[in-house]
Amino acid sequence: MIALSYALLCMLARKPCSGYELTKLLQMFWQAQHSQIYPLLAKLEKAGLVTFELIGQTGKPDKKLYSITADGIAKLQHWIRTQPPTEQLERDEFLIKIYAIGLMEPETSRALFLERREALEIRLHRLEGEMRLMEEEREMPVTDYASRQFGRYLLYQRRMRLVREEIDWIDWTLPLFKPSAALPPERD
Amino acid sequence: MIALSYALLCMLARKPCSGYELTKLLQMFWQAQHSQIYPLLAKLEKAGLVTFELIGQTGKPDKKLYSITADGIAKLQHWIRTQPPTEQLERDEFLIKIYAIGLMEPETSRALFLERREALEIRLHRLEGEMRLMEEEREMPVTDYASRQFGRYLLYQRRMRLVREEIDWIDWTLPLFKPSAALPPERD
DNA sequence: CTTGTCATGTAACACGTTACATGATTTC
DNA sequence: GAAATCATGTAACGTGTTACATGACAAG
Repeated sequence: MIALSYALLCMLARKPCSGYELTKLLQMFWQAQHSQIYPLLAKLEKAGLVTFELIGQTGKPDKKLYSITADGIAKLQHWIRTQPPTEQLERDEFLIKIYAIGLMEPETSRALFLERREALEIRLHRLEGEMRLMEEEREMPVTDYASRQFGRYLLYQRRMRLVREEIDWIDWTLPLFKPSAALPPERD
Repeated sequence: MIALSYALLCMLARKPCSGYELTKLLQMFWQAQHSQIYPLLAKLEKAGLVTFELIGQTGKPDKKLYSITADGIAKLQHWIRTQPPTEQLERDEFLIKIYAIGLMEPETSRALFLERREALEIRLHRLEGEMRLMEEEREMPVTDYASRQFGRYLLYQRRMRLVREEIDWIDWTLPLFKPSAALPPERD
């Protein structure tokens, strides 16, 4: 039972999903490829933590709709309660580039940041759209602890805040790239 | 040449380091174990991108002080200029727990968030301390593009902002865990 | 006297990515 | 007609982690 197993269980705790759907939904907070997810779902099924129903479709391939079992929920709750906090892992190649930003000409640096900013802006709009959808399909306010969307809502909030924070950081850095600040010939 | 290679090169572009030191410094933005770093440094050395000098020490084991070569700098600059933006990877088990937070009693959830908040508070203080050190060992303002610390400064700023942002997010969520909001017996 | 730091390295294993494989339907 | 979407799966490979190995010195 690796962390990804619990990620799958907690998605299924909200609603039944196919492996394909899980792969897409998971991108938001635990990136994994379908080649990792399909075998894991089969394993969880053998362990009795999820079940699936084969759904025949026309025009599209058939799919397996996975649901979490009572055992699965119990296992997930136990993990949430007992799993000690682990270090969060972040690997962002952009940060590598930033560390060495002094090696580049100010104009190159500026372009790098602006490119990043545009990508973030796009992601923010997409998130805002998904947030609106979430609020429309609600049966009660998503801010309500009892709502089935509550956890998902907190996560989307966090995602949006993270993106906004990075945009703010970029806007804070940009004035530091003055065209006047040329690369000095010797910096030691 | 994987991303970690460039991470090592950009650390060495700031100053010569031992593998041991690199392992510690890298924790800030690209987690890797020494068992991955030592063999990679040997590989970079064979490729002529870094060189090392053996430093004999008394009371401590000898160390290899690695420095970046002109070829290494060129390779790094080329990578920064041409490497297309890649998706950033984040894996945080806490986020999995949050997604399924509705399965837990409000008091358990509250405790989980408060525990996280404390850990963040500690990290923030540590970061502030390191930031102060950075500003003391400066030969010119760290906010200056020409400063050798400039990239590192931007990164530390980002780290601190990220931690503060998460603390703010937690403070925003906490009032939503009203003790009155009990787990409903049936939620679909 | 046990734990932590400094310091480097290798071996075994687990995890994760890329590529291979298939195929109907819709959109550009 | 090419590319994207839906949908599942396996094989090969590469990356990354844990564990093994060593050893002096300092601090609690």
